[in-house]
This record gives sequence, C-alpha cells and structure tokens, in this order.
Amino acid sequence: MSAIADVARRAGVAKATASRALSGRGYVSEETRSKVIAAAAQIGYVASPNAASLVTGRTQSVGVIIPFISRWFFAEVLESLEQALLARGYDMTLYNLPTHSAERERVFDFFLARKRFDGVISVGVELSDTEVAQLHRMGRPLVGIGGETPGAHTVAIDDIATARLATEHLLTLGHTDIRHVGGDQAHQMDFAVHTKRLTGFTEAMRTAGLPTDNGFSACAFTVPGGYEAGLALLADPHQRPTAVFAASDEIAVGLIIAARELGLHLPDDLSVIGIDGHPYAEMFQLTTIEQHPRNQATLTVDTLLTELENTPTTTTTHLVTRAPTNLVTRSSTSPPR
Amino acid sequence: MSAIADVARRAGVAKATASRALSGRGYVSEETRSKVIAAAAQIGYVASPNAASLVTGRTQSVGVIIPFISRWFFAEVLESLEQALLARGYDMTLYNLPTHSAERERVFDFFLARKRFDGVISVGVELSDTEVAQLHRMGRPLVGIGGETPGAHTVAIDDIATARLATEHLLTLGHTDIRHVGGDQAHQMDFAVHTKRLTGFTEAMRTAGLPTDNGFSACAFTVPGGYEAGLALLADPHQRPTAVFAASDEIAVGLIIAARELGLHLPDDLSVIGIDGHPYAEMFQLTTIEQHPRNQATLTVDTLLTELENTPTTTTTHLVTRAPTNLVTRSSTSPPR
DNA sequence: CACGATACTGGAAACGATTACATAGGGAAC
DNA sequence: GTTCCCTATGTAATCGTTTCCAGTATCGTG
Repeated sequence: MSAIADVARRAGVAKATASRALSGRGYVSEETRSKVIAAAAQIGYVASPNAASLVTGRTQSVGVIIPFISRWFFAEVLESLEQALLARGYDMTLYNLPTHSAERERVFDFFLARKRFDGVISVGVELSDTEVAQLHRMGRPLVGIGGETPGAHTVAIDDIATARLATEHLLTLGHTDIRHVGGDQAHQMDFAVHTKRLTGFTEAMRTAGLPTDNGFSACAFTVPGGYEAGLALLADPHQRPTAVFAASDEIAVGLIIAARELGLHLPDDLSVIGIDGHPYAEMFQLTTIEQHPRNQATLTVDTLLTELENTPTTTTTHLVTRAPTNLVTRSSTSPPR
Repeated sequence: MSAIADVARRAGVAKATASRALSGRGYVSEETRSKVIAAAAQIGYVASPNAASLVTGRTQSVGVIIPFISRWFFAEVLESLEQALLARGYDMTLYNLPTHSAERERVFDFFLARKRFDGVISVGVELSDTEVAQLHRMGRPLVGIGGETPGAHTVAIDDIATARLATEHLLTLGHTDIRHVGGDQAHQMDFAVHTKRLTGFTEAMRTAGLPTDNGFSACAFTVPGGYEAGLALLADPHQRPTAVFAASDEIAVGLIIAARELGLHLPDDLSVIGIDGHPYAEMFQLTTIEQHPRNQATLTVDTLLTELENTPTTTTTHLVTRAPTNLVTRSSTSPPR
C-alpha cells in the first residue's frame, strides 16, 4: 500500500531516494533514477498529492470563484482558465459564489478556509475587504479577473474607457440621441461593471456637450433582457433614439431582435454597438468592442502562477493589468439617416 | 501549528478526544465536547481535509468531466452540480476534457490517477471502456449525465423518444415535409446524442410512412450554426420544408432568425420545434421539449452520493435513470398553411 | 457484591509523501 | 597528504488528521 515505499523496495533504494528520483529534487545518480522510474512504471505508481501537500504545503490546485457560468464571458473565461491551469499541472476547484447572500459566507468559512488550494482566482466577483484579508492571512495569493478587487492583482479591461470608446464611435458617426442599455445591481451582476460602463457613457456624452439624463435603461445582462428593453425603448417612434450603446453583445443582440420585430432596419433606423466579441456579433453584423476573455484568462493564470512560484515577492502591490480591446466595425452602425 | 493538537491542549484533552468531539464520531461527553468546540472556535480552527483524507481515504470532493462549458445545457448542468455538491459538503474539481485527443489521455493518466476525488461525474462525455475500467479499478464510482456510459449509472433523457415526440408533434399538426437540423460528429459534440435524435426523427417519419432520405442537415450545435443551416435550407422557396425539427433550442433560434431574415413568418410559412427549454425559447415563442438540466444535475449528485455513502453496494449494475421531459407548445408551430 | 456493559478518555500507530540531517566516497586545490 | 566541496544515498522526523487499542469510571443486573 504505502506506494512510494513499494517503489523504493522494488528499486532497491530508500524511500527518500525514490522520492528524489521521481520529483527531480536533490541529488540522484542517473542510474538509480532510471531504476526508480522503471519500478514506478511497473506498478503504475502515482504520487498521492494529499500526502505530499501535507508536508510541502502546496496542493497543486487553485480555487476559482465565479458568480455564474452560463453568461458568455464567464463561460469563456472558465474554459480557458481550466485549460491553462491543466497545462501547468494544476487542478481547478470551482466555487460558484453567489454575489450576495448567506451562502456566500458559508462558502468562505467552510470551503475556502480548508486551504485546499495554493491560490485563488476570482472572476467578476468583487471580494469584500474581509474576504481578501482572510485569504491574505492564509498566505493564499489572489488574482482577480473582470471586476477590480482592492488589495489584489487584477486583470481586466478598462471598462470606463471601453464604454467611452463605444459611445464616441456613435458620436463620431454623428449621432446625438444616444441611449445606454446596461445592467444594474438589481439584475444581479456586479455593480462596478455596470457603473463603470455607465460612467464611460456619461463622460463621453458630457464631453460632447450632450444631455445625459434619462439616457440609461436597465435590463438583465442577457439576450432576453436586451430584447425586453428594446421593445420598451423602441416602440414609440416619436421618442426613439437613433443609436444605442449596449453594455454587452447579448443585450445588443436582444435589442436588434426587438428592433427587427418592430420593423426597424439597421443601421438606417437605428445604430447599435455592443461590448464583448460574442460569436453572435458576427452573425448579427454587430459593431462591437472585443475584449478577448480567453486571453484575459491565460494572462490571469500566468499572473497567479508566477506569484505562486516566487513566494518571496509577497509585494501585495495593488496592480491592475489592463487587457487590450479592439473595436470591430460592422454594419450595425452608421451615420444617422 | 499542529492545529488539532493546539485545540486539544487548549481544551485540556488528548488529540484523539478533540478529533472525536469535532467530528462527532465515537463517545465524547457533552461537557468535553463543548470545551473542545469552544477552544476550536477561539483559535479559529478548521480541519485540514488533506490530512484527514490521508487516513480516511475520502477527499470530500468529486471530479466533474465536461467537454465544454459555454453550451447552454452544459453550463446549466455545471452550475447545478456545483450547488448540489456544495450543499452536501463536497468540493467540485473540474476537468474540461476534450472529446478526442491526446490531451484527453493526459487528463486521465495524470490527473484522474491522483485520486483526489471520491467519485466522478461525467457530463455529456461517453467514456471509453478502458477509462471506465480505470476508474472502477480505483474504486471511484462514476455517474454519467447526458450521454450513456456503458458500465456506469447514467441520468439522461430518452433522446430517441424525445426526438420522436418532437417529430410526431409536427406530424400531428399535419406536416409532411419535415426536416431535421442537428449536429454530427464533425461538429464536436458527442456522436451518440446526434445519432439518437436523428434516429428518433427517422423512426417517427418512417412510422408515418414518409420518406426520410435527404431529410437531415448537419450544423454546429449553436445559434449561428442553426442560422447558417437555416439560410441554406430555407432560401429556395421551391424546396422549402413546411416544418423543421431542430435538435436543440439554440439551433431552432438560429433557424428562426434566418427565416425572419428571409421574410418568412412563423408559424404560417414555417413551423419550428426544438429541444431543451432554453430561456431563448420563450422569447422567440418557440415550441420545445424541455429537459430540465438542473433537475438532471441534482438527480445525478444524489445518485453519486448515495453510491458513495453506501460503499458496500458496489453493484455496478448498468442503470439508466430516465429524466422526464415535457412538451411546451408555443406559437412557432401550427398546421401547415 | 461481582460482573459485564457502557460511556468516556488518552497513548500511539497509522496514512504517504518530503526533507533535514548524517554518512561516505571521490576528486580538486593547496 | 590534508582539507574541502560535491555527489549520492540512507535514517528518521515531520506534516495534521483519524482510529485502534487499552484503560478507567459508572451503572444496572442477577
């Protein structure tokens, strides 16, 4: 049973030597190394990470905190995180943490305290100060992706700048009656993202000398959310905007579907721009600002793992890595008729 | 450091007693129990599951094998699995296993062999015999959800019967020129699901005495996939079917969007039925057969965990739990004009 | 009162690795 | 030829739990 002991016996060496041979740490002659490896292969030995982590303190796995997975950005991120971690030899344990609730506390106290991971990646969740402190006290590095978490390294796009850019795209085309359709706290995504995109919109409008009051509609961050918002916003021909900046491509697509149902033609009757780079964008000829979640994810893994491997650098410098975005112009936007 | 030892010292008892008090196993007087608990609370003690699993052999976590995350069914399942497992005190470790490739072998050999989990849930993946055998040899129960895995308990809808039902819905309405749009192996989802849904379609058509050749179009299992298939299928008014059975709601929605772009009106010009119960279905007034992935997921967790907790029942009876489905009729289907 | 359960507790041996420390041979440097 | 360093290996301690075993006190029962 004692697995490595078996390997050692079979190879005619001590447990310590076997361990060194297999892990590659410390001195082992080439000859014994191959003997040990052969013995291990013979009995199909695989090390117990539990036993190892008991003494090393490293678990070779990272915890990922995510509020939901069915939203496009999150699913993409999750998939890439897993691949990147796997490639680096790490397991990924998933914690689907609700944004606010008692459940959340339970997750933290019960699961995260068990320190079954070397580090944590939180995607789109803004952890509270006490939560960050708790992780920090446990010596577990934390890297965020999406929302900015104070006290932790974060990979994210510049939401304000991106929203401003999207709005400016419409302004440059000559639109003046522009609305912003996005999420709000009630629709259960993190507050900061919504606020920032709204801020960017407002800034751009103000800079252009246009009124910003009454320019925002809230909806769920989904296609149906955008659809409903669209029906409400576009129904009345007399107070219909000429352009809409949607906070996500899914919302934008919902808007487009609503517009089509109302008999409007894009981009003549309405220009729409989104943010994301969702596969639907191409299908609907949607102008959008791509944010490449998969790249963000691999960047996040890189950041966490280097932090993990150079433990000395416990410089908890609140650092933000800005992920690049790019505007893709398609036929959903044009100058107003 | 030796955490439980600290608790024990603080409470003035032996490590063994402290362990018993905290775990609830074995005899402990009410008095000492509360002393121990108080001491544990004082220093904020949480047991190391690593150390515990080293001796008990249980890790309190299950591995989930999933081919991709961004598809609706999979995302829903994953989210529910996580919640159900968390509620039962289990961690969930995610393995995003590609359907076919060398990577897959690597995952199995390297990660799954580390036996960091008490059981495995495979969603929509049909594991090979050797893979099942490997898990079985390790004494790790396996429950599948979605595709049927020979040699393991599986929770799944009856794909053939569901496809037949969908087709029969169209037949009953009086349609005779019906097409099936679904996935195939080239579009990287598991083969069996596609085949089964196609089989159900073919069976229903044959029973109705209708021709089945040339009645199937393959596409990606996504909205854009259905969209492209729709443009191709519906462009020519002379050989346009009066009804389409789409293998998923996402495909169906793509078809509807394509139909609208081509100027068709549902259900007059075309009837469309899907399978899933996707949130988009309601938005597009899509008739569909709901399969309730969240229920399937909790059912799967229940199955695995009871198997886990009653280890004696190592009766590897190949059992299939059929998840219920239900037809929801909306206005995307009607008798042909 | 003796005896066997029954409740409770502590000591010590696991579980399966890693690693600090000790030992020993061989070559380079002086 | 001594000294020192480097390679190579073995012994034993360690990580933090659970659990087996043994021992003691209490209590009901015949």
